[in-house]
Amino acid sequence: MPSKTPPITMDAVYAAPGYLFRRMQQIAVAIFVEECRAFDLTPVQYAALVAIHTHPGIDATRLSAVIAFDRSTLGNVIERLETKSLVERKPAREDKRVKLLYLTKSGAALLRDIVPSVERAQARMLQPLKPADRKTLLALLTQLVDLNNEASRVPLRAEDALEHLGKSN
Amino acid sequence: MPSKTPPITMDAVYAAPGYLFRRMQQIAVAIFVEECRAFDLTPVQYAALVAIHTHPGIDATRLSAVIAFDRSTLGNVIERLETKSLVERKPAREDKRVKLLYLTKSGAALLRDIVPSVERAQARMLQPLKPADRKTLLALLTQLVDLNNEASRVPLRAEDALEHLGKSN
DNA sequence: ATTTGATTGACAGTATACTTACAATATGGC
DNA sequence: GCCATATTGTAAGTATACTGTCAATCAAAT
Repeated sequence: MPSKTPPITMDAVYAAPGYLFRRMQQIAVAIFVEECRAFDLTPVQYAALVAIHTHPGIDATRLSAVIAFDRSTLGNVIERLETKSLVERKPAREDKRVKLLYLTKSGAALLRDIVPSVERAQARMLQPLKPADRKTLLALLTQLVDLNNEASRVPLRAEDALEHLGKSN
Repeated sequence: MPSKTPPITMDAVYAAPGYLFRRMQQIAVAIFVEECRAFDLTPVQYAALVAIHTHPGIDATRLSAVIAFDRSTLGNVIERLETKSLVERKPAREDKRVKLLYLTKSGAALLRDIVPSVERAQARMLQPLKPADRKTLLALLTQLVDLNNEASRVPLRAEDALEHLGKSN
């Protein structure tokens, strides 16, 4: 007789890691946007601002490696940050292809002011769990993301941020 | 003296739950698409197919509640599934606004055939963890998604799927 | 019965998140 | 110096994932 096919149910979908990751991402974005509504900033825009703050004069390609963010999408993100006058793009002298990224004064100010809201958002995401469970989940998730880094289409390359310093040194 | 501002670093971003959820979602989608390349189906399209299979004759609004998926986006998803002849939309007799959803023969066949690939993908996402850690992570994540359900802009309403049966009964 | 309010699917708009492709430019091998 | 190759930013295309709004329709209250 033919081997029995497992039943196809929604419960199987609800229990699948992929479904849970998608759901959790939806929830995380909703909470972030709600807490940071006053600043009109998305999670990705925030990550970009932090990276540019930490590495002034970084270029778009390295920025994409530092926040594990697709280069093409990042172009649009930067464009929006530029429209909001939070970020400046200056052509590099040594390499005419490259445009270097800097925070504007208002970008730096916004970043300073938004931090408490961001922290509130991050806390809210894990709020429903017991403190010990929050630590466990974060630890496992950190591990898993790190071990799966290469499986992503845009692996994180945090160390790339430093390369633009080595160029002239 | 003024209170000390916490330093703004990328390490803080890398350790934030929101960042980890986004990263894990990226990775999960990449793995799913890779494993299911032969079937040319995305995670959301798969969830929609399963829901329509489980609830034949469901309408788009209820489907969105059952897979916790925004109604507007779902319209496009269904359109793509229709273009690929995996799903049929039939106008309801009792309510002229409603279009009922059904799997086509090839939709049902594809769903049957893709299951092993989907299961491989789901397994791969957690592969790097030790078996005990996989269980722990899944349990905590299931809890957290459930407890945060209302925080999402499109809360899951699994029970909504049954309403269309009660209408005429 | 008519009006009020809710529901349904559709549309336009914004923002990720990826793909491939391309022109401009740089770099390394020769 | 020249040429093959690589890099950089950009653009077009697809697919989520949301916000609104809208017309058609339905249901319920008067």
